[in-house]
Amino acid sequence: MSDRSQSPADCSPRPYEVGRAMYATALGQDALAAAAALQFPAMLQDPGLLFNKTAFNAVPSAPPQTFFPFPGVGGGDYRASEVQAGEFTQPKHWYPFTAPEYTGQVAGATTAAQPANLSPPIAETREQIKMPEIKTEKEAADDFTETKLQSPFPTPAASMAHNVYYSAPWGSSFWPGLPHIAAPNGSMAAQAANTASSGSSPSLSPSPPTTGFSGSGFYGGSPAPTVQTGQAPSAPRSRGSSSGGCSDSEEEENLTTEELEQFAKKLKHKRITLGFTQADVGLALGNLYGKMFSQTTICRFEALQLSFKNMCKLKPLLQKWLKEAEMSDNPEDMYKIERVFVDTRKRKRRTSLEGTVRTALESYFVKCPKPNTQEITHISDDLGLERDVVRVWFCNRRQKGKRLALPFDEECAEAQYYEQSPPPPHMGASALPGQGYPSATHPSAPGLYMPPLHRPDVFKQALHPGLVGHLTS
DNA sequence: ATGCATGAGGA
DNA sequence: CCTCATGCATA
Repeated sequence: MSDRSQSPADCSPRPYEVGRAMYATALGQDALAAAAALQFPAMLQDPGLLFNKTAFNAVPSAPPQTFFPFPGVGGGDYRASEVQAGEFTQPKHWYPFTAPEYTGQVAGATTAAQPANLSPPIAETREQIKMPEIKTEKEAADDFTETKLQSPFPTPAASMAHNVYYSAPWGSSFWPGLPHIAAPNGSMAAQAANTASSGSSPSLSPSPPTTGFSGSGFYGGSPAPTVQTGQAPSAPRSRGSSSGGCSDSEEEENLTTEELEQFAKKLKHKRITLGFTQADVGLALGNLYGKMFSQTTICRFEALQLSFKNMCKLKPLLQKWLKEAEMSDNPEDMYKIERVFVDTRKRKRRTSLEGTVRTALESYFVKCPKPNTQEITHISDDLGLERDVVRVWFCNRRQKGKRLALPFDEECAEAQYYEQSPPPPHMGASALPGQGYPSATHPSAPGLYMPPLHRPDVFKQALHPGLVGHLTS
């Protein structure tokens, strides 16, 4: 209990870097557009807005924005796409844009010093992978799939997990017996792996002989029956019985928050000690058990930023990994393969909201955490953002806001949160229940982040008339 | 470490 | 539509 130190994550008090907003990439000529964008209605500074719930229907300051013909209004949207005309009219789909540099965050290949057992092997595996350019793209814009080379040195750590398409082997043979890895037979694995990459066989490392089980081969591009992880079998917040579905292996025991906390801490510690990065761990899980995770997830796990249920679900896996890692003489074996990225799906460019806009959104959120369609439209309009961006923002905001407080397992009554009470007075609520931890009850709860309502800084900023005001022209 | 996004499910 | 679990892309 001493710390769920996840620090006030959410409301990171950090002053947003207001000026920043866009990335160099997008910038260029967009600059002006961007500038223009800044001038969204000043509503946000309207103190009244914050405190009275004048819902959206009555927005005081009329949104002048009728005019932004430029694409990037809300935060510099899709960089290349600006060209296309009328995009604001349509539902917006993002188009293939230019390619990001894609440097994937290769795990810190450096951070860790590794046990120094060996290691060179691994490194080469990835560097040879080069991307064939593949299909369709006459466009070229697509190098999205890129090449990700990697560290020049043979560092063990390094890893990347792109859109890997692992065919989730969960139920397969691995599960049953993964108590000890060692699947001596993995030879085929490697090959299977590259099938995916449109034929150009990037030779991934065929698993160095040096180590034993290198190929935990699943990923066979083949069929893997769906699978996708069944979500945790047990009941949501009352994880009481584990009677659920997982067959063998783990059952998500009734973990307590503290256990999770401790485990998370231990995991992190060991991980670092052993020289692994979060990304490595994620990869290792894939190699070892067939379910790969990104650095993000591992990070969140360590920081206890996942829902309780999710934590419970992942813990067994990580625990196994940890065990293996500790035992293995050459942990490097645990993350070796990296799977090729063959996923051509394009993602919408990540929009970066400016500090001001975020602040404005926060203000709205405070007033109404769950705006309906109309309200969303209104907001998006007001801020000059796409509706979807706003919608997503709220979704994420809610998600972030959740997971925290809330009942302990003892099935005690859970909370008296009233899900938002919109119409009424002023929402004060916003403490949405939800995926939270059964943390120790209430009071001391240090770790809980973000008091939904009390966010001085938000108010503060919001109140600042000056901030946004002069942006306009 | 986090912000924004995607997608599978559930009403 | 929303919630949730996750992940890419960033900071």
